[in-house]
Amino acid sequence: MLRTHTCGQLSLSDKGTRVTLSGWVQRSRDLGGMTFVDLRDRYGMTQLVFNMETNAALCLRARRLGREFVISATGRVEERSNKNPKIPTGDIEIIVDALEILNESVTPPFTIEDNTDGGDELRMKYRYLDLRRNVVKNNMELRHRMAIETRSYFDTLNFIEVETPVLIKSTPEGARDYVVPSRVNPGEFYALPQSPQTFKQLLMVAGFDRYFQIVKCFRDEDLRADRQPEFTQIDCEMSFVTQEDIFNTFEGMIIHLFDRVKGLKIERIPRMTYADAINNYGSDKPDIRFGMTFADLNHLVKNKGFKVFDDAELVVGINAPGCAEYSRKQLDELTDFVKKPQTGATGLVYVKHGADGSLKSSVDKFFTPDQLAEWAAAFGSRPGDLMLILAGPANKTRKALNELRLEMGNRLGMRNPSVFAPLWVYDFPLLEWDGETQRFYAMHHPFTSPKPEDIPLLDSNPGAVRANAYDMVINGVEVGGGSIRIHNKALQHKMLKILGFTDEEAQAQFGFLMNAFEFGAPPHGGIAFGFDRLCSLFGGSETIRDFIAFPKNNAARDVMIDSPSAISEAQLRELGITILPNNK
RNA sequence: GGAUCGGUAGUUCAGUCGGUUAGAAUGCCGGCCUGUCACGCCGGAGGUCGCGGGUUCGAGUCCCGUCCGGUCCGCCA
Repeated sequence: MLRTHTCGQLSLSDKGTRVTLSGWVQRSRDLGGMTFVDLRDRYGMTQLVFNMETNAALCLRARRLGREFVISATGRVEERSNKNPKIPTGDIEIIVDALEILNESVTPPFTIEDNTDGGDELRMKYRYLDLRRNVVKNNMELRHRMAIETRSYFDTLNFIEVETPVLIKSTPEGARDYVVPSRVNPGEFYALPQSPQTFKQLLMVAGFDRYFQIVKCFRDEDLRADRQPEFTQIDCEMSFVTQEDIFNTFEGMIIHLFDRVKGLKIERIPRMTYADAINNYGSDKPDIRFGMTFADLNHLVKNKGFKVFDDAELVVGINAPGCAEYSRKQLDELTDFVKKPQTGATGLVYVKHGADGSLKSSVDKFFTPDQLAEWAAAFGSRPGDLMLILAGPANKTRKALNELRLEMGNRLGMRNPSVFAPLWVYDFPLLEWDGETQRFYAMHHPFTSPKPEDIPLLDSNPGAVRANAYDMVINGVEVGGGSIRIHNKALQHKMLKILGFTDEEAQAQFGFLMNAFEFGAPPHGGIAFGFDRLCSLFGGSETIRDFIAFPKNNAARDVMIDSPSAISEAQLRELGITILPNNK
């Protein structure tokens, strides 16, 4: 037998028992007369003892064990004379009488420890070694727990998990598809799903009124710390529901996960319209762990001789509590921050609200103390605070102020990763105008239904139509999004037309869906959660890579297996594919 | 497509204004040590300073290009 117990389970109550443990050599300590070996497996660590006096031959063999050797050791559980309170098995040790080396190991390129000396690149190349480390292993266990609890929640509510195909059809809308050539159908391609969207809607037509799936999705777009080319969604759809039913069912899921996985009780999840999110936070995914909401100053600052404000479409600011004593250097840092190309503001105006109630601004030349006092009132600013104001085009300025608000939140320690503030954002616009291509794009996707009261606007003012669409946001991270769908062929057809599809294109791309709508499609809606993001959020990390067993790097490459890679001439010929020369 | 930070020993990093033989820690190898658990002590090996070009009497250091990695913007219905 290779093992009778794991390395994490023995304690004083097992004293005297003869056991066999198998695992990896974490470290050995050769003291001359005796040698200690820390044996590690997925469950913990147990100390093995070898003694020159009692068994010299075995002790000499133990001295030769290197890091990460795989061994099996048999012996008696004994109480330690020097206990180690730092590990769960620290009260006992194994007096080994038989040792088998199951496999040797070369010296690993980095230490297999919680605080490893390995950098990211190396850890990704040797991910199977990285996964031996507790931190990464714990993330995988968290992910497993999240998946189990998700399935258990949906199962109790009569949801059915159905697998949808991975080889599907490429569509022009939305993200770029990963495509797969078909040998059997030369010159034709499948696409990997960006989401199982149309299939889950067809499942609704099929009468599976409560569906979910934990499913891989694929998008051939550039990566980020929170974006991978293949990622996992909790994909959900329900029939005969209103938006209110969706909110209740799926905030129930989030509440269940916080309770069962984190032991956190959350009563209900607040809601905010898209318009309020944009006006008060400059973002459709506001972090509501802290305040510092926007104050619009347009009505107070115009025509006072300050050209920057007079020319601006929007003058808007935030009040940073307790920052009145910021130094020149700190204010310059903030100015540089908002002027970065990525943030895009042209300058930063500040007003220091002194502890004595005085108001000192960078624009004192243009505004009287009384006028500054009006600003302070608009901000709800109190003595000791610092008002930070940006001006410019409305959208761009709100976006920049959102960045500044988050930066101030970080500086003031208001974004504690162990505090969770979930939020529903709803009433998104249905369409987004793109100036470059001179057409509307679906903000969510083309199957999203407009709010019934806004349907008349579809012809007169499409940009003003609101959708029955909603996102779930936690701590400023978009973790899920969905909508009540269109279930009527005529409306779906009209929607595609607004998006610039000809009748023929609409029929070719989405005819299968619209045809299905003719056969008694029930009203339906749903949501999809980013499972990787949810896991990283629960794990207190901003990068989802830590929660994916074998992630891809910044350039969408797997550095461990070195993919993607070229394929052989023979394979290309069989698929009828020619690679064009790279014209750089 | 763009911005920005980084690449020096197996690993993580330092390396000043361009100037002698490129350092530290850790890991690795050898020796000593009977209660260690980041064991300790003594000794040793280990370098294409990412790559290519340029400036200079002289380049890890400055310049140009390029490759690789991280973060962000665009993009992500």
